[in-house]
Amino acid sequence: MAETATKRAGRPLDTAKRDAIVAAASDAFFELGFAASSIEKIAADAGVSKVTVYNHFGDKSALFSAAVERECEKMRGHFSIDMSSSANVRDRLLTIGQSMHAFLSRPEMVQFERRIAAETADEPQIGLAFLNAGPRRMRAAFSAFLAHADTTGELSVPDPDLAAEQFASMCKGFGDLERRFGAPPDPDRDALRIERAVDLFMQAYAPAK
Amino acid sequence: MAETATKRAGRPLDTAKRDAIVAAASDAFFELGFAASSIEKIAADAGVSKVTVYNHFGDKSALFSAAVERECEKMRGHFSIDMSSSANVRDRLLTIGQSMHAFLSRPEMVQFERRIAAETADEPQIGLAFLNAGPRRMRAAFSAFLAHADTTGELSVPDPDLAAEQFASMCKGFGDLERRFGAPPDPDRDALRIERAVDLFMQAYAPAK
DNA sequence: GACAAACTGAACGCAGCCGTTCAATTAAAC
DNA sequence: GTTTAATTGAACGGCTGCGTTCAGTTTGTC
Repeated sequence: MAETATKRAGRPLDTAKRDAIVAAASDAFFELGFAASSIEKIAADAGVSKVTVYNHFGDKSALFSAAVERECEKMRGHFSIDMSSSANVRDRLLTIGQSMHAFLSRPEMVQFERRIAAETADEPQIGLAFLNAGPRRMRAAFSAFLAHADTTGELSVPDPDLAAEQFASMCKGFGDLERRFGAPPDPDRDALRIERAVDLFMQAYAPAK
Repeated sequence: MAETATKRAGRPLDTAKRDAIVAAASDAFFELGFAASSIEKIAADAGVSKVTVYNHFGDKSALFSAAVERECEKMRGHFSIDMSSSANVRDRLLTIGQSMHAFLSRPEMVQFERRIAAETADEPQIGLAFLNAGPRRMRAAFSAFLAHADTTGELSVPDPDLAAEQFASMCKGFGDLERRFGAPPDPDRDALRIERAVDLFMQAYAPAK
């Protein structure tokens, strides 16, 4: 087999055009949904002919998958937690909670989750790709942080994975639900929820003196 | 004005047909989504002609609203909590958590939430109708339970609304997310999550002796 | 420079579906 | 029995959109 078969005679596929197509597809798919998006409009927005879209992706589903992959890729970088901070655990939890909330409550993210969840009903692997790129990564990073804090004695967390879920879930609370279903934002309430989550968490997992 | 104007001459609208239409519409809309559902198939499934559907509902959006209203109506009964049980608070919390989980993790409910969230992007009032019929009612009922337990001294809950959110959110945890995005079910994990939620909650809100 | 393949613009076939119209039938109210 | 209106089945117009085809042009590789 020729190595990855990238060398062929003739004009190669234009990767800049490909990127433009996927970008336009993401805009359309996650704003309007899969069914309501049209290849013709995506091609026009990308400044490309419809035939080129089919030449690159074959059909609408493959283009959708590429758009999902692109968004998931954008997500993957966002879940690192600094293990060696000088601040105390309480303050760091507060910061982490606020960062998570800021990341998740962006309208684009809310909208993206809505669309992915809907398409998951027809194509489960779409949902799993999202889970692995986003929530599970986040839980793993935060769980590692908690395990680290356990070894240093700053916290006492017997089950870091489950504790991570508890904290993240409390930070999201009903605000997550309300955003997903179109309720107007309430930043004060969101902030309060995070503070109380830290309170409860510290009360439960502070090391026994 | 004639009282509700129900009495007119001629043949009245067939309410049984109406019900069959809405039932078929619910099946289609929440299984396939609004765009992917066709009036023709809904009419066929309801054993009714397409003209009758238009005669009852006018257009597709109105039929969708009727289907949402029907599902919300079915939800409204499910959120009562018995205030006068003899069991201790811990056991009752466990039962409540398990009931909530059983109600929310049904595949039809997961699917319904997916579709409503997606349609909320286009029609916010759809999402708000759902919020009011479901989650907010549930929070209100559980919050009232906590407030009651506070007055009897079984718990010490300064902010019942927020505490209700914390408990419900921990019970849902990541299981909610995983279900929505198509991960296979994990009943053991779900059960553990609820038990640990009760643990944390009792630790935080047990009355000071 | 020759060749191969990507790109374009336009047109096409095909399918699905919304919402309407119409004549004929059925069923309830008076 | 008469009247009023719901129901039906079929057909239609109009639109949108997927995916294909084709001739012609551009842009790379050999």
